[in-house]
Amino acid sequence: MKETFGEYIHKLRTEASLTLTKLAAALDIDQSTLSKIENGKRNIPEEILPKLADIFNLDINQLEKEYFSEKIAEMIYPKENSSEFLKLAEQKAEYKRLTNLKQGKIDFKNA
Amino acid sequence: MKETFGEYIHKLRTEASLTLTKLAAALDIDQSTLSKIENGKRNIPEEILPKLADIFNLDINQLEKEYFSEKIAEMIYPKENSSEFLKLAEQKAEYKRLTNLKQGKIDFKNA
DNA sequence: ATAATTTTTTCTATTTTTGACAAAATTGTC
DNA sequence: GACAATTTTGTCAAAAATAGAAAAAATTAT
Repeated sequence: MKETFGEYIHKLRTEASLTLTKLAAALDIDQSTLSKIENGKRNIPEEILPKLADIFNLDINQLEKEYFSEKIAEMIYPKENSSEFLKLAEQKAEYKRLTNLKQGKIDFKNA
Repeated sequence: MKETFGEYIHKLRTEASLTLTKLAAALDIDQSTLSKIENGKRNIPEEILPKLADIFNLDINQLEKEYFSEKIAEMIYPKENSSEFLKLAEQKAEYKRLTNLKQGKIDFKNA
């Protein structure tokens, strides 16, 4: 059972015995914002990912995977047949990849 | 190979021999907006889905599937290992579903 | 070339999101 | 219970993103 991204951060923070104030300072955001992030009430700015990876010694790619899959989950979780959405999404992604390759305007550096 | 949602609308429109102006009027949006939608340069307002279903006699559920999977595809298509993102997303969606966590209702005490 | 259609540009208005602060609530300790 | 530390919530203005409309530019068809 996968937790949400906010819960993940919460776990990391508490296991490291950090207060919201301290971690927020390290991430350069307000502590109230961090609280809202952990509780899923605020968008997570992508810029904090590398800082999180640095502070907690995490694989940045894994973090990004958690981050984006969270956004997708947010979109599909109210749908009954979500796996159908995902299957179709994968086909469409493949299509976009191919058509954009033809036009030579894609960048896999951050993939 | 699945087309984009914009291309799908374009196909529907041209097969019905409708101009941008006419269809846009029926959808109650500007024709320049419809042009951008067909060309993937503008977000697609969810409100047009029922109108599209009505005009072209389509299954609204299928339309919604196309609509949301398009949004997901937009997010993941630059990622190389997109299927991993989707697998994780499905787990997270399941988690959200089970714990019934709507935005702003996370309670770690009971988590 | 002209006309019709489509695409792009530009501008303004509206909505949404953000960051910061302070107040309220919760938690833990004595 | 009282107290301090931590966390959560609410508010509000500023910033950013998005929408809508009109018109110019480009494309397509006759």
